[in-house]
Amino acid sequence: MNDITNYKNIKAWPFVEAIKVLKKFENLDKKQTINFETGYGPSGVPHIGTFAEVLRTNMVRNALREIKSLDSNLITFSDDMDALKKVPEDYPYPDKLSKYLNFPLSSIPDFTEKYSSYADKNNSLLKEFLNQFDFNYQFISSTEKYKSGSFDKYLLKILENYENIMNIVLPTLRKERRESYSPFLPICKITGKVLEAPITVINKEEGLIAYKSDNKFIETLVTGGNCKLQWKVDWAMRWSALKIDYEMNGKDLIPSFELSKQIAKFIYNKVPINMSYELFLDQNGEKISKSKGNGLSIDEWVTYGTKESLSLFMYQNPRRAKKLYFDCIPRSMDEYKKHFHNLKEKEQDLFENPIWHIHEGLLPKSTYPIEFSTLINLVTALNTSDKPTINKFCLLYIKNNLNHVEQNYLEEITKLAVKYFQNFILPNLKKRKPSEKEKIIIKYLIKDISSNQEEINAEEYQSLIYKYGKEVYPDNLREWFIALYQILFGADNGPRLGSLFFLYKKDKVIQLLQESIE
RNA sequence: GAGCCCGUAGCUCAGCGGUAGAGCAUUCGCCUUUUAAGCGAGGGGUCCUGGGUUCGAAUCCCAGCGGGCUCACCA
Repeated sequence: MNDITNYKNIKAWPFVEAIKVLKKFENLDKKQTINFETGYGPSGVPHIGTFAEVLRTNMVRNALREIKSLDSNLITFSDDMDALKKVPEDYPYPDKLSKYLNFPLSSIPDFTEKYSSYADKNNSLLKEFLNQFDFNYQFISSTEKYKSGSFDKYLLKILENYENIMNIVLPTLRKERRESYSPFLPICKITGKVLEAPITVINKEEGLIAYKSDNKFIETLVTGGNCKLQWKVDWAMRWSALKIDYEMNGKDLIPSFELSKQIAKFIYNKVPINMSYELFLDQNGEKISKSKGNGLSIDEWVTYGTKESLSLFMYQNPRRAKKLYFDCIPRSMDEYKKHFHNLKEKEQDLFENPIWHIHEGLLPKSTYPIEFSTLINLVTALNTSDKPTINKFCLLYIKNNLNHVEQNYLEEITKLAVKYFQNFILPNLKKRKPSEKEKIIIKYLIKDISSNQEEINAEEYQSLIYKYGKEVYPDNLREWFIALYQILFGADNGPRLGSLFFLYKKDKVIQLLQESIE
């Protein structure tokens, strides 16, 4: 255990967490697997918060692996037997889905007919996201566990301690809810719905209870998937059943964690090491939620930023409330590059550098050769989605030859910058029509350019523009250039036109000018 | 009511025991036959307040003052 001491001064939170785990298992010398759990409710498409939880939990796992060679396991538990409470606002078939309210998510059909159930669809989406990031995880379906009988032993234990558990939970509930509360939610044998109804214990040893439906008492087993647990009890049960050693949760679940901890005392008393993180807020400091459409989704982030930049954002200060909105993306992209640079400068900070955590210790040799915000400025100034043009300007700017890997990185982030430009800059640009006078001048310009047999160089282009500009704006050439930017791009400024035209080459320049006067 | 977080440059934030930082904004200079997306330099801060610990506190502890979020239905 001496090896912990080498790591205990590391301030990076994944190491601090990993050391919490190791301290707890200090006295166990036998070989053992450390289980990390993350929970997911597949009532809708995966939320960026769910994703953050998996990512961060995985970072703790990496840090642990670095300190000590132990087997570990990252469990992604999907609570897919949970009842559908309401139809998500963005769901494409609300009428069809609304017929399945209170059914277990895993027993609702998928109306897109691509998946075996509603839950399976959302589970698959989650797995897709996680696979994109190459996580190594074990997906567990709640429904499968309940139905296979894996949870039976624990369900019987809960029934055995039924009164004890009721005594813990009831004082935390309001009067009305106390009447209907039960740790066991029977799956109705007639309707198939998850019932929130009081139960009567019939036989603890056999696992028999009874619930009331249509004024009749119906007996059922708590085992074999005939009942599901109410979620706080469910959570506590999982800790024992899946031997969970570590789990983090949002701060909204702190009271629930405390309660589940109490409940766990009556289910083999397994309680994981826990960390709570702050929730993400939108630009105005409000909680992000899908129904409001504020904040960002995973898809939106990876449209405009790299996966690494998203990981970096998630890594930073999980205990601090962070605003998650659009501007975070370019900022995070630039920060990634900065941290990468720091890593190469001072190696002793390896474990405190986010890059180590983002890449699970397998450090890349290089990264993109230009700051993302600079690239966006460049694309905005160039006013084009044409990647070869952007690439050429980047090379002019970088003043260095790029190796093959850097060139690939540049192409990757150029795609992102172009998307950003097309969706946020371009729609706000309005090209204006040239005045009659300007039209005539542009025609002269076209004629002059096309009369050249050979390609024209940047300086010659600049001179041509200058020459004709003097005819319309003899006193203030600046206005001529502004006019050209407005007519050609819909902006008040841009790159040096001579250089741009040279990169575009004659045919494209003529086409551009021609279009502006039509 | 309880819990969690925040208060550092005009704005957004990083730093979290050892000379107060970044980006944007601002000011000035340079380059370019226009503008700059460029380069360089500068200005700007009782690090919310008051105690304590320490040789030393923006940083740790306590108390207060502001601001925000979450929970007390469901998950």
